[in-house]
Formats: sequence, structure tokens, C-alpha cells
Amino acid sequence: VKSALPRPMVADVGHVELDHGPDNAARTLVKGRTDTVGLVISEAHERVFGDPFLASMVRGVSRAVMRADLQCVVLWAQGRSDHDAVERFVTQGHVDGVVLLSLHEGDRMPDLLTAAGIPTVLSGRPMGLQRPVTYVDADSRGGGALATRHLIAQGRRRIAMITGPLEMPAGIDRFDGYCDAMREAGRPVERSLVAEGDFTERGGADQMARLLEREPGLDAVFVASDTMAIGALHALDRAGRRVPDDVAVIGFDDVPMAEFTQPALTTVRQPLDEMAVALAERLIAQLGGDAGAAVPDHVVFPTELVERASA
Amino acid sequence: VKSALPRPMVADVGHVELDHGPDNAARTLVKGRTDTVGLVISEAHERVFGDPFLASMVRGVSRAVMRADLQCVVLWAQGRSDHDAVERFVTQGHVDGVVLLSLHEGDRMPDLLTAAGIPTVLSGRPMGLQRPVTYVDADSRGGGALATRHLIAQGRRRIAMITGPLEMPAGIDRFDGYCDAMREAGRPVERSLVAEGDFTERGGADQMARLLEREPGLDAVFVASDTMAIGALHALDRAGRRVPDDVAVIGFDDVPMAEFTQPALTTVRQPLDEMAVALAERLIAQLGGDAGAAVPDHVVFPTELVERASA
DNA sequence: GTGAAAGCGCTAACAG
DNA sequence: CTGTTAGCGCTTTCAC
Repeated sequence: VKSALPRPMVADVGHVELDHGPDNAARTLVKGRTDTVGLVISEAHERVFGDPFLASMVRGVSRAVMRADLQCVVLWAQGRSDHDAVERFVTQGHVDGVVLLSLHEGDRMPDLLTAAGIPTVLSGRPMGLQRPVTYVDADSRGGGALATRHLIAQGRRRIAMITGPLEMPAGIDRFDGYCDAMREAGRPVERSLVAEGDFTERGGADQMARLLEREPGLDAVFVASDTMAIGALHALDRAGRRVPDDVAVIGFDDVPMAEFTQPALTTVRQPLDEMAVALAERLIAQLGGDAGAAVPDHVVFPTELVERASA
Repeated sequence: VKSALPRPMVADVGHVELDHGPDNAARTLVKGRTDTVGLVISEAHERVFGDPFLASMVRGVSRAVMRADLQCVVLWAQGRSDHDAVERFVTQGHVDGVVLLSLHEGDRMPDLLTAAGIPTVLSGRPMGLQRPVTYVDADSRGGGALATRHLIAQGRRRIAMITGPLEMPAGIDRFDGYCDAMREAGRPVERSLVAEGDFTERGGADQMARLLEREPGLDAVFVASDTMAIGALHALDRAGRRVPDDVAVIGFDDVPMAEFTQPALTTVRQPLDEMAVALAERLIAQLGGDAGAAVPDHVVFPTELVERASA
């Protein structure tokens, strides 16, 4: 998918009115290609800033995209009206293809885009879509089971979980993994040991506090994201609980720097950079062939447990 | 600057090949306008995610821009090559105008854009530019003086400061304000009471720790951003220092939620939302008139001290 | 080889 | 008031 770039413009700084270099609109009109991809984030801003997973994805995808001589623009859809604006933008042929990040249940964007024949790839397994779409995901369910099995093997008796939002596949899958491992071990999944978080640090702290109140006897907690786990560690600290002797904590890797700031935190590692590159590659592949013929597929990257606790 | 939007496309979900709605390239070609503005962020990703000031600006600007029936795309320039890519993108007429956020010293983007006749507005006072550019800023210097005077009036004896990066106007101005107030009170600005931070929470914590080591006798600190102030509070906590009785802390508002998470933190408030709206409005005004005739100007919003300490 | 011309899909201006 | 046409700036093709 190698495309000659427009000749570089020499900015004539001396004059007031001057050429804008090769006009992109005319170029696009005749070539039928914009050499630009959109990175759509369907999330409120307060959630976006502070979500290291998104940060990793944005960085990784835009790097990979630029390496292929394509431009990359970020489109934020924080609310319903923005959503429509993004939709218009994309369907008007402003971009050749789209990477969708942070998809929520009931988001109709993927179906709209695929229906419009716009090459699209998703980050994370989608739910309830009319048409198949290419996606890239980590094995969240497997990772959740990995973490839970580890806690069981440690001999932990009352293993709690702070889940992600249960309307997002990433939230559901990690919880399913927890359930898998519990059932495997012949243990019941107790409602009072499960709290639904929102992937924010504050949410993690709040849910941890609630769990401690409800179940003071818990001796382990699997938290569905490192961001929330950091909050949970603070809450445990405040409650005077010792980690990991008193309560073991396992997070789920979304903070590349977590081992630095939280040396005591064991996490389930997902290959964030590889996932970002895979997203870009799948999209670029679709841009190469003709849109209709591309067969949607998906990649699921394995996860691994990285022990950092000095227990 | 009211412009009729292209008629909404009805996505024909039934077929495989279908119209993409009104083609934007042709539209742009003939109208000479894209109805799109670029929001350029010149900052590394790890800095961007986690900087609430940027979050506020992105949200505020994009909202205001969309209200004017314009699209808004975010362009990230995290490194040198990205920088060039963004430059190409913008000078090729992909956008009608540009808002530049988080400018650093020596960034040639503003001069390039104005030289190319592209309507441009900056967030924050620029340094060392060849040509005048419209910008929007808060009165950082005044705010810094406000905070420092307050600490002096409280009877604090050894008032330290954690500055922002001293290669950024926002860093310099707040420090200048501190110096202003100190000189006003006939006090020397002592090197050992000043530490240069980087506007991150971790940086704030690190610099606070260094200051405490160097100057255990300090009884107040003015921190150039709330984000850093939160880090500083943690460091003080760890060192067993009591806030605000033992050590008074004043931050500089970049965290809209700070009063919620840090009820003890007094800060210098800057009107983030108004600043974002002003940025968008100035740009839109430039888009209306012809680019050459627009006279660059600037707005500087006043800051105010908001006491939240329960001291 | 080099140079001229057709035409991409829209909008605006103009003629009927 | 409605229908037709010129032409935006580039690329590609076709003729020379």
C-alpha cells in the first residue's frame, strides 16, 4: 500500500498570500483516496484522559499508521451529537478507513461504517453487531481465569473481584474468566464478593472500600484493570490492610508504568503495543484490497501473569 | 460564519456497494473551505493523558467548534516526524484553521502556519515568534503573585515553589508571579526554595520530596499546577508533614475536580471553560474574515484564589 | 519521450 | 423558479 506523497511544499515565508502547497481536495477527488485514517474514540473526555489503555492504543496505532505513509486524525465522540458529527465526517469520505476504540454496547457506528463500505477495525470484541467486523483483542477471559487460578493456588479463601463496566466486552470477559476459574475449583461465585467498577482509579478505590465493608474477611481481589487496582491499593492502605500478605491484589495491565509506581502489584499483562500495531495492520490491509472483498477476521492476543509482588 | 451542512446521507444498509453520501473532496474543492478545524497537540502521549488542562481545552474547544457547525479533528504531534506530518496535513488545506495547544519553546509551527496564511490561535502566550499570533491565556503571573501574597499574608516564613518547566510560558509566568510577590514583600527568592517540576503528579511528588530534604524548615509551597500539587500532597503525607498547619499548599487550577479529591487544597483558579470557548471564537472569527486582514490579538483571563483549606 | 486535455463530484452562477 | 453548465486543482490518459 505504498503511495507517493505529495511533493513537499516550501513555505514562502516572505509573502502574505501564497500557495498552500498541493491542494488536498483536488488530489483526493481524482484519486478517490485521502491517505488518512480516523481514530475514533467513543468516550467521555474525563474518561479518556486518565485511561492509559487508550493512550497506548492511540500512540501505537498512530505510529503504525504513519509508518505506512498515512495520516492519522483523532475523532472524539463524547456525546450523542458528537457521535453524529463523527459519523458524517467519516461517511463523507474524509478518511479511507477507521479504527474504533473504546466501543460501548449499542454503539451503531460499526454497523453504519461497514454498511457504508468503509474499512473498519475495532479494538476489542464487539457485541451484538449486524455484520462481522475485523477486531483485535486480548484474551481477557483467559487472563481473568489466569489471575483467579493464581489466587486460588495461593490458597486464598475469599477471592473478590472488581469488574469493569458489565456493558463492555472487556468488563464482561474478565469477569467470565473469574467465574470460569472459580467454577473450575468448585467454588461458588458470591454476589457479595463482586463489585462493578468503571475502569477509573477512583472507581477502583470506591468499590474496594465497599467490598471491605461488606466482606471484611476477603483475602484476595482480582481487579479488572491496573488503573482501578491502583485505586484499590489506596483504599486497602486507608483501611489498614496489608498487601499482599493480608489481601492479595492482581490487576489487569493497562498501565505500562504500573510496575514502576506500584511495585507490589501483580497483573495480567496484555501486549498493548502489539495490539495497536495489529489494529493498524489489519486496517491497512483492508485499504489495499477493495473494501467489499475483504473478509473480516480477528486476532486475540494471549495474556500472561506477571508477578511483581514481593510476597 | 453560518454554513449549510451537506444533506444527511441515508445509509443503504441492504447493498454491498453504495454511495458515500455527498463527497467531501468535491465539496471542498469548489467551496475552498473544509469546514474543519484542527486541534494540534504538541506533546508526548504520556504527558497528554493525565494532563487535565489539556483535557479541558480539548473538550471545550471541540464543543464550541461543533456548535458553529464545524468539524474538529485532533492532531497529535508527539515527535519530530509527527510534527512534520501534522504540518503537511494542515498546509495541504485539510483544515480551515488550527488551534495549537501545549506549545513548547522553539516550536516553529505557529510561524509556519501564519506564514502559510492559515488562521491560527494559540493556547497560552507564545515565546519568540517571528509574527504576531492570536492567543488566549490566563493571567499566570498575576495568579502566581496572588498565591504567594496569600502565603505571605498568612505569616508563612519559608515559602517554597515548585515551578512548571521553565521553557514554557506557563512555567515561567507563574514563577515570575512568585518572584514579584516575594520582592514586593522585601524577601529574597532563594534558589534552594525553588524546584522545577514538569506538570505531572509524579514530578510534583519528586520535587516536593527534594525540597523537604533540602529545606526541612519550609512552611509553605506554591505549586504551579494542581496535578503537581496532588503529588506534592502525597509527598508531604509520606514525610509526615501536616497540611495546612505545618505546611500550606497552594496549587494552580488545572484539575476541575480537585476540590472533590483534594478538599484541603487551595488553588489559583483559571476559567478553563471560558478560555476554551475564547480559543474557538477567535479562530472562528478569523475564518469569517479573510485570513490576511485579520489582526492578531489576545485575551488574558484573570485568575482568582479559591480557598478550600479548612485551616 | 513530452505535452495537452478529459474528468473526478460537487456548487454557484446563469440562462431559460 | 427550475434546469443547465462552467469550473474548482489535480491526476491520468491519450495523442503527438
